[in-house]
Parts: sequence; structure tokens; C-alpha cells
Amino acid sequence: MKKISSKDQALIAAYLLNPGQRNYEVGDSGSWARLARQLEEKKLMRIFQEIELPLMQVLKNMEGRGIKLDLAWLIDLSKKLGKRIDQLIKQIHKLAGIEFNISSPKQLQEVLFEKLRIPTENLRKNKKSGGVSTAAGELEKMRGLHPIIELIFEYRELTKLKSTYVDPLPELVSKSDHRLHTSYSQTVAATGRLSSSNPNLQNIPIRSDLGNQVRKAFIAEKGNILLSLDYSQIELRIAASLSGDLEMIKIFQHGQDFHSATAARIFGVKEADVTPSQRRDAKTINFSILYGVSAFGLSERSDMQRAEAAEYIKKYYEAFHQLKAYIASLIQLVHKDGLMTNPLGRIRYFPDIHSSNFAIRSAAERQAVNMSIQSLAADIMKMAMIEIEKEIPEANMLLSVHDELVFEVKKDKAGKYAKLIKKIMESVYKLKVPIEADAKIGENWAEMSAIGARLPGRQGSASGGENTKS
DNA sequence: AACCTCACG
DNA sequence: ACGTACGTGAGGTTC
Repeated sequence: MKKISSKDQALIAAYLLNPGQRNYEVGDSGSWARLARQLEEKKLMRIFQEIELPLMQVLKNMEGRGIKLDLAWLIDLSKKLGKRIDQLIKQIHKLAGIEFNISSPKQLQEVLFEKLRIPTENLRKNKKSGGVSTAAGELEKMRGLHPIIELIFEYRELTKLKSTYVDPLPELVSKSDHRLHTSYSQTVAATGRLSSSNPNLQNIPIRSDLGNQVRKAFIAEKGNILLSLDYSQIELRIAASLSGDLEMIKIFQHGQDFHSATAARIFGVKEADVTPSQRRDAKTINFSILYGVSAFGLSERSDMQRAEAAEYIKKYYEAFHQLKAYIASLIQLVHKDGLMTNPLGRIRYFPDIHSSNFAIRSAAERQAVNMSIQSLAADIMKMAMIEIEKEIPEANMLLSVHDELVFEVKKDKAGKYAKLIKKIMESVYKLKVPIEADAKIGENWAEMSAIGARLPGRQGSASGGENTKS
């Protein structure tokens, strides 16, 4: 196993001083004193010593453990996908009246908009090339206009899964221990989040049924079981806490379902009368708010009309008016300082905040608002990981996926570890609202069932079904 | 290498 | 009136 070098440490120091640049210049000698002085000046020494440095060893341990893959399952899945993709190619070519490369957006544009004459006036243009976009959101608008659209959706989903996951993952399994090892990077994300690569295990499919077939390939060693704990709505809890919004705080303190509670306020109904569709819309709006969305953006990404979206956003801020004031104060702050810090002192700079270009300036404002929330969530997760690895190394922490941790534990010990880990995750940092983590176990990463103290009768099902529109 | 698209939180 | 959601990594196509 590789040792942690002083160069790695210097890299982290440079990252903390100015995250968001991709390449950090770290001199070979004599530069450490300068970095240390800068960390002190910017009050980053605590994050450096108490979070990032201890985390390095935790990440090394996780990378070294790897995770077991069901190779036979993936190889079988690859064959099935290959057969179906071949059928789809034939059908699409027949409907188009021409053989072309469906994976080429350029050729697909020609077929859809010139040969088949699908109207383009409602469709977005591509940023750089100026061509008409064939992205999923635009294809969605063409649904029903031509039978080829449905087939293209299926072709895209299947080829994505096959070429990104089903075929490459088995190739990456280690010859020595037959497990799959990712690499975590601690110095990439501008918000302090981790990133995962070679392979990226932070974007394994979960939202579609077929995607879950891929996820099923992630399994535990014989006699063991996968244990997953995820923070429940951590970013919304942080928003409630940082803003001090009494209405949001009340909802979380009463242990209510936040999306339903939001829906009740936006749509003006009793919480018991909230429909699944209303809850889904409220969930979309809750996320949107954290990203600083406009009414137009919200209507683009949901079934809401633009005017509807505007009304719901207005209602939202009426219900949570202290949140609105807090976001405004953050924007004022980033204009004044050109930077944002989270409660632990993590910094991100926003040079674009002074741009005379509206779009660029607005983007910087949204990034600054989001950074103050997302970065605290990232730090809470990092602190939990350090504490868990220190106290319960035998729980075998395998994966960290932003608000979720996956462990591989002896079957008969799962309940015990779940309890211990949950306790740490929920108490490692104090907010003005409770922090909650939900535990699940399963033979694979797709089929997990809740364990531990849960309110009877109202826990999420294992498969999705309440997802926001993607 | 740039572009487009899409997987995840 | 502006222009239109935060953070990532990766595959295929095109130049």
C-alpha cells in the first residue's frame, strides 16, 4: 500500500487555500513553510489538520478494500443488452429510412429535423455548435410526434448503461483480490466534496429499473452483507439551520416529512391531503431552491408551467421567509468579499461575482449560495467518516457517495454496526435541527431494506418512484 | 481536445 | 431586460 507523502499534504494545503483550480503548483522544497503560513492566515489550519489530513488515511483504506462484483451477472446483462440494442438499431434505421450512427448527435439531428421534419422551434440549441439539441429533455418535447423518439430513448439508456458500466466494470476488477477499487480525490471539487474515478463509483445507476440491474452487481462477500447509511435531507436541514428559518426548523424538529410539509404550504392544502404529484413537485422545488433556480429553469425541468412555477416559488418564500432573507444576505456577502466560507472556515473564491455579464455574475451568486450549504454537508460527512473509521474499522467502510456510506459487515453483526454508525453520523456535528441517517442492509446495493429504529408505516420503498424528473 | 450527452448526489 | 439549477466523471463522435 502506498504511503501518504508530504507532497500529497502540500497538494491539499494548496487546494484548501483556493479550491476550484484544477492544477495546484506545489514546489518541492521550502514551500511548506509558506503554505503553512497561508493556512494560518486564512484560518484553514483546523480543517487541514482535523479533517483533510486524517481523511487521507480513511480514503486509502477504502480504496484498498474495494468492493465485490457479481461478474457472471454483469456478463449475462451485457449479452441481453447487446441483443436488444441490435434490435433497436434495426428498427430505428427502418423508421428513418436510412442507416446512420444513432450515437452521433450530428447524424441524429439530420435524421430527426431534416429527413423526418420534426419541428424545432421549441427546442434548445447546443451551447457551442449552435445545432439543435437532441438531449433527453428536448427529445421529451418530441414524444408522440414520431414513433422513432421512443426507440431513441431506449437506445440511449441501454447503450449508456452497457458502455459506461456493464462492459468496463468487470475489466477493472483487480486480478489479485478480485475486487473493484475506485480512487477518491480530495482536491477536485470546489465545494469540498470528494470525487471518485477509475471507476467512478459515485454515479452507479439507481433511478431506472434497468439501472438497478447494474447496481445489483455490487455484492458482499460470502457470510457478509452490505450496510448502507444515508443522511436524510442533509442539505435542507443545513439550510434550515444556517438560515435559522423557524418554519423549516419546526418541520424538522417535529420529524415531519419535509417534502409533504412543503407541498402543504405551497399548494395550500392540509398535509394529510397532499397528493403524490404535489409531493413530487414540492421535492423538485426544494432542490431547486438550493441551486438558486429561476421560474423558467424550474418549468423547464418539471411539468409545471412557467407562471405556475413562479407562483410556487413565491409561495415557498412566503412560507420560509427567513430562508429567503438568508439567501439574500449570502449574495450580499459574496459581492462584498468575493469569497464564501462555511461555518468550519472552508473557503471558495468567486472572482466572477464582479463580472459585468449578467449570466456570469448570476451563476457566481448561485454557486456561492450553494457552496455554503453543500460544503457543510461535505464536511459533516468527512468528519463522520473519520470518526467511524477510528472507532469501528471492522465495519469495513467501502464507499462514500456524498450523503451515503456503504459498509461490508458480517451478517450477524449488521444490526450492531448500523446502530453504532448511525449514532456517529447523527452526532458528529450539531445543527439547530436533528441530523438523521437511515440504515439499510442487503445482499446487493440495489435491493436493500430498512433496519433500525424507524417510524412504522412510513418509510421509503427500496426502489425509486418518488424521483424528481431528470 | 472539444463537444454533446448522461450517470449520480 | 437580462438568461435561465449546484457539484462531479466518463463514453462516443468529430475535428
